[in-house]
Amino acid sequence: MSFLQLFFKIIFIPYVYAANRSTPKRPYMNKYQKQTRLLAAVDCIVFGFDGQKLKLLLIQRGFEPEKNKWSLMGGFIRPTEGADEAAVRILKILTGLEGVYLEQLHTFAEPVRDPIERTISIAYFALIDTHQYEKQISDEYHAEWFPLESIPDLIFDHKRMVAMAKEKLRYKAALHPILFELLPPKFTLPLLLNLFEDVYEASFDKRNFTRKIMSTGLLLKQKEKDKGSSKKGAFYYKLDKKHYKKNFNKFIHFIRNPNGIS
Amino acid sequence: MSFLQLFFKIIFIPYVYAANRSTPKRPYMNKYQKQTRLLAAVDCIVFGFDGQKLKLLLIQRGFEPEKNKWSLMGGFIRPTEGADEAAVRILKILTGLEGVYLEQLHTFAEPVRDPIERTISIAYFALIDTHQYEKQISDEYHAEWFPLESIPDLIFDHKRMVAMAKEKLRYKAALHPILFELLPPKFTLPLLLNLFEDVYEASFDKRNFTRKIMSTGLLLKQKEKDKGSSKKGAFYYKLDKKHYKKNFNKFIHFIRNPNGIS
DNA sequence: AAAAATAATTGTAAAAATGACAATTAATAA
DNA sequence: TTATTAATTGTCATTTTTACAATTATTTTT
Repeated sequence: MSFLQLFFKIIFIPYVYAANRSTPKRPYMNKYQKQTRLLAAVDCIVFGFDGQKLKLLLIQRGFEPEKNKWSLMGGFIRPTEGADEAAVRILKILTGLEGVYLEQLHTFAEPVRDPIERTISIAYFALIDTHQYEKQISDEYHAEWFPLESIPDLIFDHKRMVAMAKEKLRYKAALHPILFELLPPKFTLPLLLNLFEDVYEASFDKRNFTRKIMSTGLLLKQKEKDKGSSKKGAFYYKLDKKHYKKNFNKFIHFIRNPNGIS
Repeated sequence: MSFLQLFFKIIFIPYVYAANRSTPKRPYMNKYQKQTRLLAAVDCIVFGFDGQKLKLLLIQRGFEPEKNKWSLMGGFIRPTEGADEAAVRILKILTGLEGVYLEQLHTFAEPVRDPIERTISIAYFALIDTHQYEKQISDEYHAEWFPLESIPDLIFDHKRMVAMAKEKLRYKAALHPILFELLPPKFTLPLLLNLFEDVYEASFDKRNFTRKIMSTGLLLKQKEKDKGSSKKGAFYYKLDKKHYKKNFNKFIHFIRNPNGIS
């Protein structure tokens, strides 16, 4: 790109734009002129559960900087979209999924996160059912699932983002039925217990756990059993979606003290 | 400012900067060239408690746009500071206080929040002891405390920010000893009860409340009494700071169901 | 000096939730 | 028929929560 092109692209167009705003109707047009603009991106911490382990979806960057290093899926926010929309778009690109659980986590805005240019990142965490995912996965982004205990080195401050997301997941799952977002539509109680035990890296008493889960009224027992992992087979359950949505914000004390601080 | 000046300020300098980066060592210099930059600001939702009511600190804007309307205290993030630093700086300007409780709330990034130009706002909420504040208040910003039930119209999406902050305050105060941040160093149990009752717009049983509070081990009974509001007088208590800090993230179920959803 | 007034402080019993414990059941495989 | 495997289910002691009102310390009034 020539200097002249750059001139038009970066300088002239904004100037004209600003000039338009400086008509008598808007006497305050120069208000923000002095301020520094910066790039805004979205990064997604994507959790999944394959029935055994809680995992994280990462991509291998195909471009500089930090080419070939592992990274969270992210992208710049476009001029016409908000951060939530950007996160939804990026998640759709990566997983092919729509309507997944997505929540804003935190915004990382240290001046020197990205070596190229100042970029703030609005981080989101997502919970998806890996079975849904596997059907639609595109290898375009070199995406891979990693168990949480063996996450590779990540670019920029993505490691910190993951740590924060994990903490928030534990926090929230202790109080709200959020982990069901990781499960397929039909699941068994032993599977659910596995999930909780993996998330909290702890083991829970089956009887007490079942009692707690059942007392929430969230589960609908199905007639079919899953005979995959035992001779007796375990009954399938479904989420009572209405109950789930209506009571999502209510406290359910699944885990008393998620951080194990005495 | 002349066109030439603008030219140098906005165009030339960044161009040179980018050119520096485009040495053979960094073949990816143009990577982000196409992306749109935007303004990033910080807004602070400042809560205070005057002994009677939970209140919000607002300022009357002295400049366009939305001059004379009420607003949260905010400002643009500077090139050399992160968002947390910006929030601290802005809070210092408004209240004169340092070291106050400050927590990132949420980032608002809809494309058209500010009519002048796209600006994303990283919102923080702060809890301060109004007594500390009153000593240092500067009227420069036309700051005023408003009870939560009579907040005036606010600019942009600030109303939504306040609503979210209030919700988060309730949520967090139900589980963590965060409301102590609103109290002076010495306070009485009836005052603490007042605070909780005002925050949750509910009334709590004195005996059960006291028992709960005392069981946390957070309070140190003082020998003096506050005789301001009764003949008998109420003992002062202080926070056990060490205990407070060490156990802050631990769940203490002050309020069982903060949203009152049955 | 006694009584009244005011707000702070304190106790108890029933109900609910939790935590700690192992035997029984359903189905398949031997 | 028996052995095997994993799922399912129950009880009791402890802790926590809830519901409810009498007592106490001090000042003001009589």
